[in-house]
Order: sequence, then structure tokens, then C-alpha cells
Amino acid sequence: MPELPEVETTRLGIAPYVEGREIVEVRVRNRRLRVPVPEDFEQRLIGARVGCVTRRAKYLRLPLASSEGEGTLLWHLGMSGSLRIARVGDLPKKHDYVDLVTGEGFVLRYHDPRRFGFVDWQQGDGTEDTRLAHLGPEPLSEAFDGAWLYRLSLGKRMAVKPFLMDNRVVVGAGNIYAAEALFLAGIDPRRAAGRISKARFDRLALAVKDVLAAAITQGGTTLRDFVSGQGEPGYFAQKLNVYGRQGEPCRRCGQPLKRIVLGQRASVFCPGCQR
DNA sequence: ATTTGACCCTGCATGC
DNA sequence: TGCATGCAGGGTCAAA
Repeated sequence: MPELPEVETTRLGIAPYVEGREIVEVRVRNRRLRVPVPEDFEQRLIGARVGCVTRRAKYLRLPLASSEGEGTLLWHLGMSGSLRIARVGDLPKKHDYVDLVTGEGFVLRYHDPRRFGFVDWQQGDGTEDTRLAHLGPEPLSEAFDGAWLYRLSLGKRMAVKPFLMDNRVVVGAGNIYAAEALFLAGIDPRRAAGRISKARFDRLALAVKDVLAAAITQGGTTLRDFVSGQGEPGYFAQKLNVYGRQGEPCRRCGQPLKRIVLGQRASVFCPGCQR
């Protein structure tokens, strides 16, 4: 579930239950995530207090302060990970792999069937982590615009969709939203990145911002029942124009949407509207 | 240097 | 019903 809007929704949902709270118990049921859970994970966390939860790209950062010093949890949800708030006594389900229990009796519970996600402890504030060091700009920041895309695209022969999904170019443009943004901008996902004009990249950057901002807004509706543990992300209800709609008529021109594979990822687009 | 492809892992839908 | 196949929201790494 975790595209950037879902990670942001997760951050907003868990923050009130963990910020300023002390971790009194840690349970790890499976250490074999994409990055193995460190051996001293539990010992580092017990007795620590959680600071302000932040997000960078699709990573969540939970700063920790204890008598031992300062550290940071770096949490990535991978393809199938989710963080929910449960209560002490709620039994873990299959693939519930990590629990952080606070003094108030809430449990931050990590669920990840495919185990492509991870949680890692870093000394300090975590900003020096190599996984974060080479990330491109946040899509909703001013640093990300058409000029930035155009500059990076010069000389690039790769297709624009995998280009847009490259985390060094911009973070948070996952497979759903890359496809949606390219549709909104009217750009064929197969087009070589280096053969797109500045004006068209201006449109594309705005489309990325629009679609992500709209999805975050809709993800917010999920927050209401976040604690009760029910509910799929609200943004799923949004009207996707192309993602998952191969063979169905284009909402704009009516002709059937086409599915191809780019960079091992399914890519749906309208051959009429996207050039 | 850029770009492509294999791989990490489980669950689900589909078709025989 | 059982089994094989393909596919899934992400990211890393090695090889071409």
C-alpha cells in the first residue's frame, strides 16, 4: 500500500500515539526483513522517548532519546508493509513482525507479508544514512519543478516513466502516480526523457504535485478509523485515470488504454492522449 | 556512465 | 480440488 501518500497518512496516524511517549516494551517476531532487525534493537529502544515523527521520501524517521544517547529509527514499508496502532492485549496476526509498546498501553505494530520493508536503528538523527543521502527532492517542495526535470533529462535515453520513478530524480513518484502524472501531462511513458521539452516537463512536474497532493488529502480520510484498525487507504477510492485500467476506455478520448512493461513495471497509458 | 534485468518474499487471481 | 503461472504499491545490486 505504501506510495508516498500512504506513508504520509501513516505518519499522521501514528504520530499522536508515539510522539513524546516512552517505549516500555519491544517485541520482534521475525528479524528477517529486507534489512535484518539489529541484534541490539530491543535494548536500544527500551526506555527511550520518541520525538517528532518525520518523513523523507517513503522513509519514516522516529527520533529516540534515552539515557544512552540519541538515535533514530528508520522505517521503510516496502511493497506490503503497514504500521497501525493497536492496544496492549490485541493479539498479533500473521506477518505482524514488530511491536513497540508505549507507557500508555498503545502498540505501534508493523505488518509486512512480503518483508520488503525494514526498520533500522541509526546513531544520531539518521540524516547521514546512505539510504537517504542520495535522494532527489521531495515532489511537493519548490526544489522540484520542470526546470529540474529538464536539466536532469538532458542526454538521457531512458523512457520518461522509469526516469520519473528514479529516486535520484524525484522521490515519491511510485508506479501508480508516475502513470497518473504522465497521463495528466499528456506524455507517452515510453518517450525518451532527453527528448521532452522544458514546457512539457513544466506540465509533468505540476501533474506530479497535483496527483500526490490530491492523494494525500484523500489519504487523510483514512485517519479517522486508523486506530480502530479498519479501513483501506482512502485514496484508493480516487478516480484513477490509467493505473490498473488496461483495456478500459480512456476517460478523455474513449479509446482503449494500453498496457506495456517499462523497467519491469506495468505501465498503462492512452495511446491517443499521450504523445 | 547509463541502463537493464534479476532478485528479495508472500498472497492472490486466473486458468488448466 | 489441486496445481502452475503471473502479477503486485519498492528498492538494491550486478552486469551489459
